[in-house]
Amino acid sequence: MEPENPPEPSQDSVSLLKRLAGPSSTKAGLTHDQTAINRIIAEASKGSKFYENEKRKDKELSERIAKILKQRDEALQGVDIRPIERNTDHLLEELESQRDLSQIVVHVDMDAFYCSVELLDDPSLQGKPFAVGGGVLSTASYEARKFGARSGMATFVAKKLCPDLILLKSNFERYSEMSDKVMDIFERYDPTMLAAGCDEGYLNITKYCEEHMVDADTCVQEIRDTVFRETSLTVSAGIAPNKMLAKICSDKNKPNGQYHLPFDRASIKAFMHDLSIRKVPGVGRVNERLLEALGIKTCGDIFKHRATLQLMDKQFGLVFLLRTYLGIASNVVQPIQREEKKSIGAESNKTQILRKLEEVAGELEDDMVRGGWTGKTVTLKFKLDTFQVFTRAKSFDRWVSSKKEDLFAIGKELLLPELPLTLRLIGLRVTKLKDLHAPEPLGGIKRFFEPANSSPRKRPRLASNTEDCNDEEHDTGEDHESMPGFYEEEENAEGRGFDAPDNEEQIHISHDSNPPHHERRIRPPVSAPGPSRSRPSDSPFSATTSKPMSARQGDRVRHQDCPICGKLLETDNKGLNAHIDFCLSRNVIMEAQTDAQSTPKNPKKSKDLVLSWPSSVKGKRKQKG
Amino acid sequence: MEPENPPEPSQDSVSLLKRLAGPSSTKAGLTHDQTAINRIIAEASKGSKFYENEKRKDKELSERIAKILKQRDEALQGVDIRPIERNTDHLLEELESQRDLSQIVVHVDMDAFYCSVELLDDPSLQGKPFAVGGGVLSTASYEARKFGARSGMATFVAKKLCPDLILLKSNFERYSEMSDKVMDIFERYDPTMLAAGCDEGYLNITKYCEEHMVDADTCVQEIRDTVFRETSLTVSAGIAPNKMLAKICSDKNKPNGQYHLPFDRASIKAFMHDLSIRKVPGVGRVNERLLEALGIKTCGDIFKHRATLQLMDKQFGLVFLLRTYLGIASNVVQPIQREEKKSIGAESNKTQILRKLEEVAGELEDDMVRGGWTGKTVTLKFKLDTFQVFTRAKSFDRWVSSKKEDLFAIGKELLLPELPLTLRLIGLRVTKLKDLHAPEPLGGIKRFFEPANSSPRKRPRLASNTEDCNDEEHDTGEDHESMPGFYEEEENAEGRGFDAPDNEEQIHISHDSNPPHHERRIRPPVSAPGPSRSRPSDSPFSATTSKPMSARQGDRVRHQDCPICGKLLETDNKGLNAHIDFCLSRNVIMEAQTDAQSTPKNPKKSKDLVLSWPSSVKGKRKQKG
DNA sequence: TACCATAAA
DNA sequence: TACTTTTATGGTA
DNA sequence: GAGCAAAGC
DNA sequence: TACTGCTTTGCTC
Ligand SMILES: Nc1ncnc2c1ncn2[C@H]1C[C@H](O)[C@@H](COP(=O)(O)OP(=O)(O)OP(=O)(O)O)O1
Ligand SMILES: Nc1ncnc2c1ncn2[C@H]1C[C@H](O)[C@@H](COP(=O)(O)OP(=O)(O)OP(=O)(O)O)O1
Ligand SMILES: [Mg+2]
Ligand SMILES: [Mg+2]
Ligand SMILES: [Mg+2]
Ligand SMILES: [Mg+2]
Repeated sequence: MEPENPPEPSQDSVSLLKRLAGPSSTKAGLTHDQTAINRIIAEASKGSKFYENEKRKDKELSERIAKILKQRDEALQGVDIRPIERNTDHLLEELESQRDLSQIVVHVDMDAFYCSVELLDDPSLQGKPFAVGGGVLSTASYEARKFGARSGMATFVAKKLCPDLILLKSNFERYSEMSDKVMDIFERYDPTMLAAGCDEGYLNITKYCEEHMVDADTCVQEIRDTVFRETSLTVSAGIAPNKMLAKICSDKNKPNGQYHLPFDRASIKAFMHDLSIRKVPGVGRVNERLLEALGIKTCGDIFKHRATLQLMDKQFGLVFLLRTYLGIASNVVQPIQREEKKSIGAESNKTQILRKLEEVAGELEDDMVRGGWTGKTVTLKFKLDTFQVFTRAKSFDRWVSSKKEDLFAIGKELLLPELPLTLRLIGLRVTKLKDLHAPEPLGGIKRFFEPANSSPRKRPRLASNTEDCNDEEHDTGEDHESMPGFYEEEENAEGRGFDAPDNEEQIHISHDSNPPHHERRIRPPVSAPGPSRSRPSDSPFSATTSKPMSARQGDRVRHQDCPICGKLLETDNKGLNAHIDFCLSRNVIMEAQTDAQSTPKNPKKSKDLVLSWPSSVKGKRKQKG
Repeated sequence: MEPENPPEPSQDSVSLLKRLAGPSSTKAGLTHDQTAINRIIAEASKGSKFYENEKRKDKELSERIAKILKQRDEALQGVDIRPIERNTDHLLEELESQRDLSQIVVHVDMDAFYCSVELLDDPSLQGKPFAVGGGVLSTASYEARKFGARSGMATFVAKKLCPDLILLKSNFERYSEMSDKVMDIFERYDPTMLAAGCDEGYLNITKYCEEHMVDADTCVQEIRDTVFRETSLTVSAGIAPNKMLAKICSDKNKPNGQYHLPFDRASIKAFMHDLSIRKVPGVGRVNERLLEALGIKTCGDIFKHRATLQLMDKQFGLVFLLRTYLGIASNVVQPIQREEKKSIGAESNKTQILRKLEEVAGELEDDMVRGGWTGKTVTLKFKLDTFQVFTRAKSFDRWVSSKKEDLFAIGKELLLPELPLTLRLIGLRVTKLKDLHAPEPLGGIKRFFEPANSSPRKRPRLASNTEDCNDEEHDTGEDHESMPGFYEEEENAEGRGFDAPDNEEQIHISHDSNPPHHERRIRPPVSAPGPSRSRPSDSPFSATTSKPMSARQGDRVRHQDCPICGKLLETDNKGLNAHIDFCLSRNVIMEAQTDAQSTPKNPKKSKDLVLSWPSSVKGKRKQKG
């Protein structure tokens, strides 16, 4: 802990050291001072291809930062910052005016989930440092975390940090089973809960508390007690007025604790003031570094640099950051709206390319058939021995069949022109999905034989790091009798009954060159991203495959208020973001502010008047004529 | 001419006076001092609903300007303008470096076209003030223009200005005929000419001049001589290195003259310096006023206010204006790329609503059948007695039939919920067109009986202002035997042969309220906009209908260079504009400049390397590894 | 649409 | 010796 | 996709 | 007494 290793300071830059620590270096249960651990991690990796790749990425990021700083200096050149800050302050006022403290949102998250489940099955692990995973840890017990072991860390590195670490193989069926149990309990307290991952979810307990005459703390304690009583698993929870805060709070007293953020403006601002920006969902390690370069480490720093952020809105997403500074975010808690899974895929490492490609095609077939999915585009993903990742995709105007041979053929088509390559991973993914299990629109008479598993619940998979542990239950490929290479078209069905003769594959494969960097601006994740699960229609675990879990993101709402002008937008997030740009560019802030004075709240109206009448005509005439 | 009308200055603001003068107040042949004329025009209109509407629009525009000025002042508040100007200057250098003086572009435009054709048929009109039109003038002879009469002016106003004005009804067949003749002549000098309107076009005569060993002036003189010899019509021309300049120049020596702008940077800059911004194609009366409010009246003023424009890029389209300042624009001359007409419609004034709606449905049927078009969306347009214009549209997933009854029914459906209304005009338009004459993709065996007129040439219509002159040749509606309400689907044909049962019209009619103002930024018109015609596949005149002409816009190219970073973009204008925003936002200007020093020209490359190989993989590995 | 980067469990 | 898997989103060409 | 503003002939 | 008809584009929701 003292500065006594000056001879070999291993030359690594601070940023690289941090980068090598991995993306989950902010997990609960870790030691406060990570510098010693980080040095060991770096030492262990040094010289490997992985290390070189991280170095490259670090360099690229540093260059990107340099560019941004140059741009900032350019923009600030001789500019009087005061009026800009005043402008931002107006915007802050407007945002503040939309704070909603009326809903009690809870984020619940199981403690060291996989490990805790393993502990149930082998109580002798109690108190020992252990972890679940293969070559890489899925998660680690809190004892192991004390040594620095954590999700995503290479096992051999973890062993260096913690020589006594016990490594367990994963049992996804068990995790899935327990996940279901826990989710069912959560659901009792909020039937519209949002399952945001295999081991976590958001609950709006406002109604429950009212109806049962209990306060939030009691209610949450009861939830956690119930979970423990019925499953012997511990869960932590955060209580706050919105999802972002609740999620941050659930981490605060981990493990097996809960934290209730006071529901008033002052407490929230105080809470945010010293909170690391990295804790905010949506800010990962890249954006953490970008913001740090501007001098922003805590959420409180956002305010200090608001002028810079205003000028650099394109890069940094001003509105998101200001709302974060205020501790304002979505408090909508509802299950996934659009019943659409977006993609399904399979990957495999240690590849001998074509052999492995065929394998993943097989796995993908299993998952597609089992889940009842088909899709329109197939994406090949491959990671070079240098750890660089690439994708190659092909879209069809038909639903691709889930037959292993067809998937393999498509994959090959995508892969062959790239050869020769030395790969360390290869994967296939199908997107533009269609749910074959969904109640078909009563189209043709259609298959009486469902592909398999006619359960109405879709059962996506868990993310596994089982690295070649061939425990798939020997697919005795039998019953499914799909079409040659494609399913039949079911949408836009109309017109001729025979095959159109213009079928020469108007299909395009493109080869974009790697664009430099894209300086995305930071945007709030629609909900907590990551392998999430949605309720009640879905379970995140594959029922049969020994593979980990799939993702589903929340807040897929149809309409939301613009945080700036307050207007009710009927659009998705993309549209909302475009609209926010528009508002900002028009400086609607100013107007909104004056508006806000005359009409303190609830800027929506007129919609009723608009309904069945030429709104414009009537409105204009009445107002002006 | 002296200031001697102080008693009744008619209280109109200057802007309103100018607005009442109409959009074509900058035409050639008009007196220099228009103030007296403008006063008469205003006098004549005063008190009418038209006048009130113009006043309203003027007020709205004034408010919009006030807002923008406020925004400008906000943005300039205490800002040091110098670094911004330096930045803009870099951008100007980059833009300048892309100037291309190698192509000789000519814009040819018939003089007082409709009038000149009338003159052929009635030589007694020679030297007299006359015009073509109905209640509104389509165009006026140069004699009439001396009095202030011009396109778009109400006839009764023109009569006030010029009591002896002779008014002629339009003869579109004649104009069409002469248009074809003239275009054929133009085509001899550039087979890839771009017909940009019924009486004008762009020619690239570089090749012709080389091959025939003539200079541009001689060549253009020859063109004009030929036109006059073969048609007795006079044509004016502009010779310049790009389309924008050529178009401006063709107006310079109108009528019956030509102007050759010297092909060097200095001359061009001098030419631009005092040129009214209003002469620039794409800048109409609204943007003229907006720019004027910033102090920009001439193209030279753009430079003076470049810092402001940089800050207000969103409103004003910095790049377009800077290029304009430099006199740089597209020099691509080629006929329309995508063989797609975009819409077809019919309107009629003095409406008794449903009666008239039925009439326009009939006219539309004629035009659709004659032209061989069908489409997917139908738009109803109506103008209130207050001159406010509204549209109501409905889209289908099938091709709408062109039968009068069907069009009428759709129109009624759109109109009825709006009633009661007092209208002064009603119209129907079909968009998302499909060309029934085009060689069908050999789909089903399909109709042997083409709807009518199996000519391979599409013959859209001219814009008429014939206001109820019932000279339609009594539609003896006979032969076409189309489907109930729709044509059969021909695209995406696949799947079941019987009608899908889920056919409950998933069609949406929406009622947006009138959004306030949209502050579009100024952008270059892809070519000269307006009722244009494309060659060689199309004639702009309806062969049979006594109606005026249809439009087609040019420069619909597949790929173009980004004027900032120089990259070759494979995208349409929309994409290009988005990319320009991106470039600007990233301040690529700076880099581009340094780039330009190392690679003076031709920034495109690498594309060849990218082709069949994982560009990214290879490239990165070679460069970095 | 294709491809990449970022984020998350 | 050795550094995951799965899903989602947003931005650009 | 729907609606509107702007531009041009 | 009385102020066009037609087409395209770009932008927002
Ligand atoms: N990077 C990863 N790769 C694979 N699986 C992961 C990864 N991160 C998390 N998981 C799996 C294993 C975890 O037990 C489970 C839940 O994740 P998470 O809630 O973030 O951590 P945790 O539940 O293990 O510990 P904590 O107590 O911090 O919540 O998801
Ligand atoms: N506003 C309008 N409404 C209807 N038709 C128009 C309108 N403007 C122009 N036209 C028709 C009539 C014109 O003769 C023809 C060509 O337009 P244009 O070239 O702009 O003017 P022009 O040829 O009549 O005179 P000029 O000598 O100025 O070119 O298009
Ligand atoms: Mg957890
Ligand atoms: Mg979790
Ligand atoms: Mg003309
Ligand atoms: Mg013309």
